[in-house]
Amino acid sequence: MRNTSQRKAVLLALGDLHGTHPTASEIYGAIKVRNYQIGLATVYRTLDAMVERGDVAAVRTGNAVRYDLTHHHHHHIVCQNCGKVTDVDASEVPSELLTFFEGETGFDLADATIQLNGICADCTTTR
Amino acid sequence: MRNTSQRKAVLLALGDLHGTHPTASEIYGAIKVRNYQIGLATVYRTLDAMVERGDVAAVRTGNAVRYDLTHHHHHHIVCQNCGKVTDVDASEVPSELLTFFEGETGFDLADATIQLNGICADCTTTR
DNA sequence: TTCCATGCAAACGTTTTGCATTTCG
DNA sequence: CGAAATGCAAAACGTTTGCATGGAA
Repeated sequence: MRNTSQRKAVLLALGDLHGTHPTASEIYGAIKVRNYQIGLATVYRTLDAMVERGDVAAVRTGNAVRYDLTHHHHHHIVCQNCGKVTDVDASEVPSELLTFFEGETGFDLADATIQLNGICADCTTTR
Repeated sequence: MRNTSQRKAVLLALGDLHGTHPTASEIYGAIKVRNYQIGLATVYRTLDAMVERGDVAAVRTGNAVRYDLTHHHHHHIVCQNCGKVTDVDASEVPSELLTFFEGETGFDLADATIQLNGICADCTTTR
């Protein structure tokens, strides 16, 4: 993987937007705003490569995929009402949990990502 | 909600395909194969209504949404390699699990669906 | 008779791809 | 120099929507 200016720009944008779980379009927008030259296809290709390498985590929400730098292994919890994505640190999750699911399903969950779909506190109080 | 022939056809297809977690297109195909008259848009609209009513569960995998009759509340575990979706009965999931995540995130997870992304047994042995 | 449901086709937003061109190593 | 990465535009894909028509209640 070459160290191109576009690759740097994507990493920079991911850093800027870290915690906001941006979509490919949002990352593209953040890069263009800085007057960096990049194409949307390159954003997708770069993100795919980063996900492949494990540098970036991808979560699929409603209609688009959201990306995030994987500083540490974490899980995602998605609000089914507003779409907000919240992180839960993997180290905080009891290990018996994964063991339970592994026994139940035969899956290898060593590096599994749990995605919980619920209703966030904001949406619970607003309704 | 009216009891139309298309609605019956969708239910029939969901019964036939139960356990296979079909996409809207697959449901559409199963209906057309029987020479029933239906449009793809109707399949989507009908499935949406059923999900809204809680009769059908939707899981988003790679690129498409997969549907399943909700005979009982269950969770989904998706193989990141082959895309296979496996069910885990909700009643078998320790309740402390949801409680843990609720405390951690402030989400309301009363009826939450857990989606685990891992590598299934087949794919583990084949690699 | 009244609306809700339907079919069709067009629109939509996201993601992928073909191909000529650039650029890193 | 050669392989890999890029930009652009077009295409692909799943899904939604507008609107005229049909059918359940």
